[in-house]
Amino acid sequence: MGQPGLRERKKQKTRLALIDAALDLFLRQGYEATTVDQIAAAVEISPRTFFRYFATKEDVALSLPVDNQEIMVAELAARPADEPPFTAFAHAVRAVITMLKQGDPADTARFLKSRKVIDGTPALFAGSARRMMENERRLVAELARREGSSPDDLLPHFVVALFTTVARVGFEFCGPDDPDDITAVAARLEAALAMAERSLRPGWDRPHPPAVTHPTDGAVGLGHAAPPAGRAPGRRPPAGREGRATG
Amino acid sequence: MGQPGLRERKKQKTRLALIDAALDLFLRQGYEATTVDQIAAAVEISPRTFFRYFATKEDVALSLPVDNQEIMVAELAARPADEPPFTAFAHAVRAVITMLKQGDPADTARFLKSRKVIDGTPALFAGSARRMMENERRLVAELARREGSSPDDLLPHFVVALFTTVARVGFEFCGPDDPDDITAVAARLEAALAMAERSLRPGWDRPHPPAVTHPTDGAVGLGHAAPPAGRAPGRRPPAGREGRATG
DNA sequence: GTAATTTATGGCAGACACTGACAAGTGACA
DNA sequence: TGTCACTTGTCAGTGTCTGCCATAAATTAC
Repeated sequence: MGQPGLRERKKQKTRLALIDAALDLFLRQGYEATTVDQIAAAVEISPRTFFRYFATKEDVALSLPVDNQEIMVAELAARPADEPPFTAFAHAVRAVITMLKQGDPADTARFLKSRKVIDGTPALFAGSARRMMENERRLVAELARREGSSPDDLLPHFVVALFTTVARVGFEFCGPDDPDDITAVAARLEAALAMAERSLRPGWDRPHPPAVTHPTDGAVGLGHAAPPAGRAPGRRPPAGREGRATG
Repeated sequence: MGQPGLRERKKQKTRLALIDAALDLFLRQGYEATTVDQIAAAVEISPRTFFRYFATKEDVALSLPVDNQEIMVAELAARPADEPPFTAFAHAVRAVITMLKQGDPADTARFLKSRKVIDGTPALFAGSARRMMENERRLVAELARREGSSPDDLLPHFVVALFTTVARVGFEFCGPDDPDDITAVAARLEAALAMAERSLRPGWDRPHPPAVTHPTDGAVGLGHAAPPAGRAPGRRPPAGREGRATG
């Protein structure tokens, strides 16, 4: 029981081999110029099998950052509930960096390689942004849960969008020099967080005391003690469709 | 001279017909489920010709918002140079809304329709985000020009990213109710702008006086203030390739 | 150890987005 | 009216991605 079984191990090995081969090819000859057939050939599997590992060609390039997003969401959920939202977010991203620093160096190298490919490929950059924005729904929900507010309010959307932006500027914005180690990435992320901290008013990420609101409404004043006031169920966006690239 | 010539008028007519047909089909049967052949058939042109009007299927859905972005950039360039960056940005978006309000109602309807399609289609939402982010380069350059700073600094990137975020939340975030008129869109945009105004410290969008070295700023270099000299010429992202959807 | 069952893989055909090349039609203009 | 430039259609082809079915390998049952 200690082992995940031969079949599972084989699968993970193939998966990593595909990622490595794909990133190398993307880096060498470009993303668009690389065909799935080439990636499959490099790992000696059939093209058909490639699509059993990754739904799209894009996915193989984005799988690592997506994994990190998952980690971040998990870290966020584990933050203490009384922490201000943005602070919690900041700790959550930092946790991802820490994990990268402490984990297998091979994983870190892979991650940096994928960042390099993504930053140099508009299509992948867009895909990465889409993932982040799809994630925003979850983050908004999580934030609303923490704060006891409604996901329909503008504030949680704003807080999450702003955080996503900071993370993007920190993670994805590559300046004049390509970072070859996580330390540089971590530094840039810290710089972005510091800039946000410097730019924003204290308490901006918590609902304001009711300036001139309805007198009958039970004054949704301080912090997290606010009544849930769950209004309409909120239209579930019909887009059940997952992120398939083409029709 | 008053008329652009028959040929040109015909082209514009076809273009609008394609947009209308495409948006209707997208709205009725979904974006992914609609083929280019169907759109072309609805306007009675060959599929090949469709691609002479729009480079990708995505483009036909995004062309209107993209046009608005162009307008916004132009408006921004026309703002007085001494205006604080974020204020100038805010005026520029407002100008777009004003133009929509005052222009041809048919255009407005088309715009709202495309917004509805985009908001309900992850792939289009991503495409829209990509356009905005590609625009960020231009905005950063423009901002750096206005402020006389370097585009390599973190601050202009942060300001632009934050503004993009506000515009996105204002324009694209559809709450529980679908807006059927621009007034609602305008109101949401104003709410987002107000929220940003409320959240940010005065003067946040201008470089700080080099008075204090930040106590926590241990982070590697990155100095937004001190080293005025942009270092390396800055790698121009090789991505000469335009936004083609697939390889 | 062998048999039965589940699961991964490969090959094939096909839908769809998109492109280059060439031929034919249509507006512009002398 | 005739020439020129531009637009359009047709055709063939590439690449991504999917469904279907047969085969091989691993897991489990006997």
